[in-house]
This record gives sequence, structure tokens and C-alpha cells, in this order.
Amino acid sequence: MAVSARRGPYICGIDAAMDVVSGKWKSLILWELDHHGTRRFGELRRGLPGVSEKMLVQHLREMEEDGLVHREVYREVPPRVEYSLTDDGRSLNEALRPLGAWGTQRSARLAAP
Amino acid sequence: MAVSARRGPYICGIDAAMDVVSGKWKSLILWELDHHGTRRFGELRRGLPGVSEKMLVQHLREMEEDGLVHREVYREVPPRVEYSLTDDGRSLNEALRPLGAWGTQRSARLAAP
DNA sequence: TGCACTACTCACCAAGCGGTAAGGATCGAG
DNA sequence: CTCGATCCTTACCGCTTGGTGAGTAGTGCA
Repeated sequence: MAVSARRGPYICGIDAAMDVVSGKWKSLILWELDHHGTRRFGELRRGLPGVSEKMLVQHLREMEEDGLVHREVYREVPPRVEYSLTDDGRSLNEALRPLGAWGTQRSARLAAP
Repeated sequence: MAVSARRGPYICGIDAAMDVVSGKWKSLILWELDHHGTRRFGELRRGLPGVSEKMLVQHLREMEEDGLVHREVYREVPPRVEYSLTDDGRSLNEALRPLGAWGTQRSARLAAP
């Protein structure tokens, strides 16, 4: 399975980071959680238009396993689950900021040549 | 096809950048070219242990299309092709540096808990 | 004569990533 | 007594990603 078979020997720090952030929605989840602080499952789903429940659960589980997000379950009815970033997740977001800026500049350059 | 069907509307700068850097060997190619300045096809292949020729060609073509690498062909026999980074490629590498540092720290943390 | 070297190109194939759809546990509302 | 809300889980399936191995062109070298 991908979840447990990952984390091979890394050649440099980049692919160690890419391993953790690769996935169609992971960077968006990171951004949502950093922006809003704490979000429930349904809030995340509504905040990421187009994501399927399966992928959202799967990515959240992997990111929890990777120590990026914290999952807090409240045993209520109906159930409530809140997700937030760990310190690792926040520092990853910090590390991603220059990349985001680069991407934004690039988008601007492509849009208006 | 993946090469031409990419570049959809981006939600934030991160996925614009991820679109360009996602691919098993792209970050390594970036690192190799940044580290060595100019490399021939065979040198890159030997520098990235495990890469298949097909993937190396494919990634180099995509990165050339994306304006990250420059391709210089010398019409000799045997043929010689040299790859180097463009300004965009170098700035992307700069933007990736914090991510690489994060990944390195994380690797260290995982290796020695 | 024939093989090697370079930088590919092409055809085929396996794995897995991601999407769709359905179900399920629990309780309040109507 | 069924419906809806919430947060998932499971099964299935197609497309993309990446790997393998073969072929190509022109010349040098044994």
C-alpha cells in the first residue's frame, strides 16, 4: 500500500518533503488548515471544491500519519471531528511559502506575457 | 496527454509550482543541473541512479516546455546534447531550498528520534 | 565485417492514484 | 418510522505514471 510503502531512502531533502506533500489536495488542505486554524471534516470538504470524500479522508490520514495534522474526535451525536496543523505542519507551510510565491509569479507571467 | 493537458486553473501558487515540479525525478534533475551547471544526457542519467531513459527524456522535455531548462544540441557524431537551467529554473531551485531544508530536518528527525 | 557509442523514440505493461457510488453507525426531528 | 446530519469505509474502475526492452542514425574502431 502506498501509505506504508513510502518513505524510501531519500536522495535529498526535496524528495523527503515531496513525498509528504505529493497528492492532489495535500497542499490545499495544508493551506486551508493554516488559514482557518481548525476545521471540521465537512468544512474542509466544502472548502476544497471538487475533492471526493475518499481522497479527503485518505489524505488526512496520511498527513496525520506523517505528523502534519492533528485529529481530534468528539464523541457526540452526530460525530464531530476537528483537524488542525501540528508544529510540523505549520513549519512545512512556512517552507512552502517561497514555492507558492514562485508559482504565483509564474502564473502571472503566463497569464500576461 | 499529460504534457499538454496540464496547466489548468490554479487555486493557489503552490499547485502552480507543484504542477511544474511533480514527477519522480524533476526535483533531482533540477538539483543536478543547479549543482553542476551544465550536463549532458548521459551524465544526468548516470547522476540519477535508477532513472529510465524514457522518464529522463520525458521529464527534460516537459521542463524545457515549462521554461525551466535550456537544451543545446551539438550536431556532432556521436551526438551531444547539453542541458542547463534557465533563470526560471534557478529561481525555482531557490524557492525549493526551504522545502529541501525542511525535508532534511524531517529526515534527521525520523532517523534519530 | 561488425560492434559500440550517443541520444533518443516507440510499443507494451504493471501499479497505483484518484473518482464514483453505495453503505453504515447513531440519534434527533418530523 | 423514516429521514437527515456527520464522518467515514468499501468496492469497483479508468486513466496516468513510470518501467522494460527494443529499435534508429551515423561514424569510429577492432
